[in-house]
Amino acid sequence: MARILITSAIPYINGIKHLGNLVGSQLPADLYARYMRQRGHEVMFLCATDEHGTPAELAAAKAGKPVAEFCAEMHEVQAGLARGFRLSFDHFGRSSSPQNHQLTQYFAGRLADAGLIEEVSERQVYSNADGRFLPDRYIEGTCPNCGYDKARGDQCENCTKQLDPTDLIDPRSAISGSTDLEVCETKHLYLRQSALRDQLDAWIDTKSDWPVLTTSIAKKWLHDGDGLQDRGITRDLNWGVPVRKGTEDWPGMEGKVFYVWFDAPIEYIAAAVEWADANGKADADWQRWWRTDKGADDVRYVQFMGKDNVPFHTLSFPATIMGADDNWKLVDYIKSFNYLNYDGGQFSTSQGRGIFQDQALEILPVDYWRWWLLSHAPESSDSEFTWENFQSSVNKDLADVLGNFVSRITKFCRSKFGEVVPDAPADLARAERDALWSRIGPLLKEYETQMEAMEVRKSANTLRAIWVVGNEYLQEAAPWSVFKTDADRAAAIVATALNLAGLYAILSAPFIPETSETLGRALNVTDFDWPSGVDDLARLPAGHGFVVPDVLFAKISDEDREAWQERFSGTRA
RNA sequence: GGGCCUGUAGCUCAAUUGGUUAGAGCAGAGCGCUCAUAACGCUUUGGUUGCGGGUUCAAGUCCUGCCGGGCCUACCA
Repeated sequence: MARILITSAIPYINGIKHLGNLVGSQLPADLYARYMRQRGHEVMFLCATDEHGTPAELAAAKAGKPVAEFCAEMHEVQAGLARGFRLSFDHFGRSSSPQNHQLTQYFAGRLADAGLIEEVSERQVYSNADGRFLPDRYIEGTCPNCGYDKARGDQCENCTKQLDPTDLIDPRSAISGSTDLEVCETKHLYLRQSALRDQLDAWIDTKSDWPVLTTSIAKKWLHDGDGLQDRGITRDLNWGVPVRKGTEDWPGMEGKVFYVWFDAPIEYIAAAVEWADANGKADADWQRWWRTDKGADDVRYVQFMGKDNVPFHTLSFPATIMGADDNWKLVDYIKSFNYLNYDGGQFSTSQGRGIFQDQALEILPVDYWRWWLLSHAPESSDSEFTWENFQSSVNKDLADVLGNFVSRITKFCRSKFGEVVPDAPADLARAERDALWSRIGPLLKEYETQMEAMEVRKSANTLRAIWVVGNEYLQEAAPWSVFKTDADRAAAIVATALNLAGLYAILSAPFIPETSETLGRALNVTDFDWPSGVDDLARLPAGHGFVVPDVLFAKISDEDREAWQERFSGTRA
């Protein structure tokens, strides 16, 4: 039995996430976690909300709420949606937790002791009307290059020229529109990532099995121009982890907080501490996942994320871990994803474009979404959601192939033998099992290999091929005609096919957990242990009772599809 | 501007990393079946691999030039 630590990129707190966010990290992480648990491995699957930063403060202000209250509410909303999507986190934490405050301050202290923190004085734009320093992006003005009047302080969207906020003509706050801006001197802490460049570079070089998407981004940052740059890890904000050096004050840094990208990955660790605290566990129980000197040396740590998160997970966070030099566990494998597009454009939280998690669950059962999203995961390139594709995939794969197979075998059995697994002579039953396993066995091996390699789309294809075998088998064995002349052999066929349906409940659970439960309940499958051989086609013995389940997947009609297409064509109110 | 990724059948994607005749699913066509959610099974039609050069015994795969799509570019997170 292996021990596997799994984290998903932590979703930002400022609103309800869309399906693109889900498919790029949490959903494939959940697929992997569920599979590994079912294979009998010990899994710790952690996620959290990412709660700090300027956008959280602005979203709270817009909602007319104190930021702590806003975040607490949004955390509950996101936790509810995570349950709705059946994300099987061992703990869903909060980056604003006391545990993360303490750990973040601890890491900063360790880094300072190692000489990896530098104090830098810099000039930043302060908005008197907003009462806050403005990040470059939150300053708008006229581009000195092209004259575009909505250029941002970091870059002009119109002519793509990189800008400095002081370049802008007639600068104003993007938050309030106020032009009452001034440039102030302020002091910040920088993490000297440049000092760790060679160590990071050597470490990345050992990761030849990582996706190109992941390593190429890391290499670019390491080698482009002057190489890896130092990074500011503090901000002038009210909401965040107060800057402290371990448990001590940090002179000169009063009133400042750590930058959200410094504390957010540390929350991966803090989530484990929160898990221990919430479940009455000892420190040793979380440390055995995170401290290589306390039992984590045999842990395999896998991270899931969208491609935009890669630099922070390949460089900044490892720099924090390495720099702290205190036996913390480094990531072993990073699985990164491209983006899911929506009907020819991007999903966009800020523009309300696409389908959001709450809306998705409102219109259809969770497994429709899980199946489509996972079987179309944007692994090799960006992928595209269209309603036509969604409708035909779901109707064909789930309703026609899997749902209909379950329906035909359970109903046929009920009409001829009643709602029990029929009794058949042992030799006939054995022959049916052998014949069927010769087709299932190789596909199962392929499925296992792909799941272990986190080949999400391929795994879905193979699972579908395993479902198809059910229909092929019934067609060839034709128990409805055999029954007329040889009831014993028909019984053997039906018993075998019912067992196959039982296996489907088990094998499909990582992808469609809700339906797997429904199917398992209908067939009275109590043992979800992973199958390994032909004898697993006899787990439901003669006389084992079941009920014919309701239709597992109702089809999506053209009318529904058109209505949703229309409803989700614009932007969210 | 720079870096990286990408372009394969009407659609969504494969192709063991340079190796036989480029494969699946959906959609289309034909046949079969009647247990089943008008479902299922079998057979089958679709490709000058974006375009032009080049390297090689051999190129979807490597090099090069165009054309198109995307991401990142360090103070959004």
